[in-house]
Amino acid sequence: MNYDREFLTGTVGVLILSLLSERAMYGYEILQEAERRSASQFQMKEGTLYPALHQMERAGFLKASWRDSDTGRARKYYALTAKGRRHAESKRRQWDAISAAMRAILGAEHG
Amino acid sequence: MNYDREFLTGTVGVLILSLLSERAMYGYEILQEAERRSASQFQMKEGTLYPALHQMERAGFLKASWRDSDTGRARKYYALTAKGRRHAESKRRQWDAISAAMRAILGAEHG
DNA sequence: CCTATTGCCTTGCTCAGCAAAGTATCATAC
DNA sequence: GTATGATACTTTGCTGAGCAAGGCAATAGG
Repeated sequence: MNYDREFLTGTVGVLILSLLSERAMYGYEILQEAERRSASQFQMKEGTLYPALHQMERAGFLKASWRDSDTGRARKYYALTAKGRRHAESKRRQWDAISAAMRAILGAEHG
Repeated sequence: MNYDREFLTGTVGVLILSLLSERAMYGYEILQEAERRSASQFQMKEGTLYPALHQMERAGFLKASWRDSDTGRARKYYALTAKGRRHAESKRRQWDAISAAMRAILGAEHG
């Protein structure tokens, strides 16, 4: 199923922050992990992810560090800062509330 | 709780279509109904709703008709067309899938 | 009479996400 | 030896959703 892209607005942020709450990851890994866990429903675009990471780093939510992988290629890992962790929790709570409110409104017809 | 507006992108469409799936409503009524059902979590703005209604009407999803209320003030009622009904179901399915995918990705940490 | 509420509408802005492209390394196959 | 595809990061320019902030008009109530 293809989503209208509009649905994704906002979700990208929570998604990144939530994944990084578990462990530090590099960009490409985030793309794959999101796709894997959602059974390919989400296919975040690079032009969406990388600028978002940079912006969150500028905002002080993330700290980046280069590490070499075993294959020799360099990877840029992103880890949550303390500030970022608080922000992640806040965003997560917002998402939960939003989807609960949506259920309350839509639920009347279906289930 | 205040939401970052970004979260609302896309939800507005499903919301309107879903409410109108139940019965024809006028703009102001949609605003109030959404706020009421979500326990004031959603406060859709007029500058968001009305242009959205017009756009959906142009797209052939809605049919508008003026009716006088008992107070004498005219109200513009919007009803789904057949095309709009199909569109509403599609959007609704998309939203369900999106929130399921989000649960799959986010659920790992919380519940 | 004045203010709040109902009820509709519009213009101009911001900013998220995308498309599309570029750079570079490595593995595999031919 | 070289083409192809995956890995991995980045940028520029565009579109379009939602908002802020206003305006218009009728009614109700103090």
